[in-house]
Amino acid sequence: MNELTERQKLILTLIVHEHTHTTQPVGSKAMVNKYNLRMSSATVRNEMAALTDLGYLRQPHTSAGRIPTEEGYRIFVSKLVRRTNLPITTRRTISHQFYQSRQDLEQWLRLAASILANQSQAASLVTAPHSEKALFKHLELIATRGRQVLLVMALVGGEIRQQIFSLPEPVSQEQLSTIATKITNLCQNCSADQLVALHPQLDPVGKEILVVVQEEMALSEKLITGDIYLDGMTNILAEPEFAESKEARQALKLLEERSLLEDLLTRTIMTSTIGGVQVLIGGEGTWDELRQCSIVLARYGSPGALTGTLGVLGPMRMPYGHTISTVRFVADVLSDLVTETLID
Amino acid sequence: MNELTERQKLILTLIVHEHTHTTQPVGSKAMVNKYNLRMSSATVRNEMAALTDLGYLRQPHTSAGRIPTEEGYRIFVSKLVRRTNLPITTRRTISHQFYQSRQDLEQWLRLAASILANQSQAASLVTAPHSEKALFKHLELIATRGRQVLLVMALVGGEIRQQIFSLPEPVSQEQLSTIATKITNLCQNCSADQLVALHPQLDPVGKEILVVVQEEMALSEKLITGDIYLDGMTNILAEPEFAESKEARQALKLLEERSLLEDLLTRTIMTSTIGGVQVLIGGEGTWDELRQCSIVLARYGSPGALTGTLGVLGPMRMPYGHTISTVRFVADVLSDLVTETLID
DNA sequence: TATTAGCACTCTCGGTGCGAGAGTGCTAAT
DNA sequence: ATTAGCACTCTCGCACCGAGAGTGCTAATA
Repeated sequence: MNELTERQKLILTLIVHEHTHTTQPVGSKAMVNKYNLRMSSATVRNEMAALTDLGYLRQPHTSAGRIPTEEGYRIFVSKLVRRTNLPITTRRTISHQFYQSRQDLEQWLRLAASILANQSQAASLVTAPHSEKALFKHLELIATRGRQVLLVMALVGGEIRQQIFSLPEPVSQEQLSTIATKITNLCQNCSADQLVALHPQLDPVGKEILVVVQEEMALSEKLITGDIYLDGMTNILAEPEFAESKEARQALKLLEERSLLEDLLTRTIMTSTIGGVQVLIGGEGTWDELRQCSIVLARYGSPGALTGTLGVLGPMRMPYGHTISTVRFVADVLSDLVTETLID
Repeated sequence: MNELTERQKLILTLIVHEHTHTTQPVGSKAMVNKYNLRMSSATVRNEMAALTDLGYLRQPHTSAGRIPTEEGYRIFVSKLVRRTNLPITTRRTISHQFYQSRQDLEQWLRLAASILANQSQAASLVTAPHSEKALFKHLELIATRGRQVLLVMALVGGEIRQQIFSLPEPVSQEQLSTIATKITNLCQNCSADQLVALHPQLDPVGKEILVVVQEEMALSEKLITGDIYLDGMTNILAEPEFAESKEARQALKLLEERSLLEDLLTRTIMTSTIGGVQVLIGGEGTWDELRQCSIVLARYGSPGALTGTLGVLGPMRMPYGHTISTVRFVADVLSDLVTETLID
């Protein structure tokens, strides 16, 4: 695999580069001209043939130029792409947008999705961050009409969960407040399992409520709990490979169907660490909808406390260098913001 | 305008019906055959010519069949479409899905979007309901790291707002709780403006907090505050008029860009009442992105308390009867649910 | 007077044929 | 090991043609 000669690497790199720009298969002669290569087109042709045999290039049809295969892109991303940094002015613009916006997680996530989409001219997604382990912090109960109670709970890390439920019979706001305070004091930093041990110390109403608390905490431990912010879906409709919307449909379905998306994120992102960027090329044999697409993902947040996932979905023919730096940078900025406003 | 003869109405109706099914221009002869009309194709041709002069039909090119114009659809929707009811089994299936799901507003809204999308095979949107006038109900303050405070506030109606902010100096949880209780008692059912009058009764920290409360209440009065749930965007990519994704892009951009969407909803929905269904055909001259689309919208919720908007966006060639009934029905179900769990 | 049969005309659509252009693979020369 | 040269292949755009579907108009009909 790694037995590519320097010249082969150069040619593969150039083909990837050229093809991402032109969308067209790239031919030997045109390439020699455009990049002033110090070899003849015949030489390039020979190398191309070799790279084709290795499975890194292919021809849409006999006597057309070459385009990279999935494998080709994969080796390009893993070995050949230069780790570019975003230009300082771009970085500043992005940071600026975050810091001048209201201090509000939702805004930030929306903004992150929007920036990713615009910078990469592709579709983007950002999941709300949440803690892998739900730890209780604060409970509030608000009486409403009749037996209905509005439960608002804060978890360590700052996640807020709310739920409406009914008690067997009406309870006054005072009583509710007392119970809430008691549970708040009793359960500080408890995980969902630890709550069970506290049942005996509570009256019947308290027990009832504790069950709801437990349910909510359990729910919050699912990998993707909260909202998912999407943006830039129309960007990928602009790409020529998706000119016929049939193709685009598949890709967008993945973003639209939450279950598919959750599956994708769960399976891929677990292996990744904060700061690392993962690139999925062409569905990796698993996701048929992505046969023509690539995904660039990163985790962000405060490891151990609040973490989320963000990334970009675009055509396989994608400026990987730029996209990867963008995703990394936005993840870093968002990590800082989340960490700064972390609640413990 | 209303001078259409019965026969003209019949023909217009049939053309709309046929065209929504076949996507093709419909010709006189084919129509006579298919519907066993008791007149000759020549007669139909004459009537078609008349309807074309009136602006209700047009030909894609000379010597092609006719298709309805925007005006044609408009008159069809306002005068000719039969108010069909959803079949009882469908209605039951839909209700069932709502009532068996967890009692959780977010789930309901997501479900509503999903049902609308599937039933109409088009794109759907549902905005979270909120009160036109924000009235204070309950405040909770939770101390976090350093000077940061997590503010959780409930409004009358059950809307929850949260915000993190910093106080000039650290304040203990006890103090915060005291302040929260005080403000909660003091401000019951107050609107944002009324809060100003209460400033004198509070200590400096309390004032600081009251300002944040006010800000949040003001924010919550914007027409579209919360989330917008979208679904079925891939459905419209399946429609033949959007086979070339360039067309689809415009329509989807409207859904993706929140500002456009808010503008659209603000301008159209204000005039509508709960239970009424509004139909926007072909952008109505105002929204260029919608030239090929129609939108069916309804308000839902509990008038005066919590209200939201839901609807469907699809190609202009749309089964209006079915779509309108679906939108109406889902709006009704959701209204019931919201009203039942209303908090006051 | 309203309807209809008949006819000439128009326009799209699918299929076919052709030439230009771009690219390849192979062989022989450097 | 590289390259020049050449024969070959395949796509793409364009023009052309005939079938099919539909129209508008006129004259005949009930």
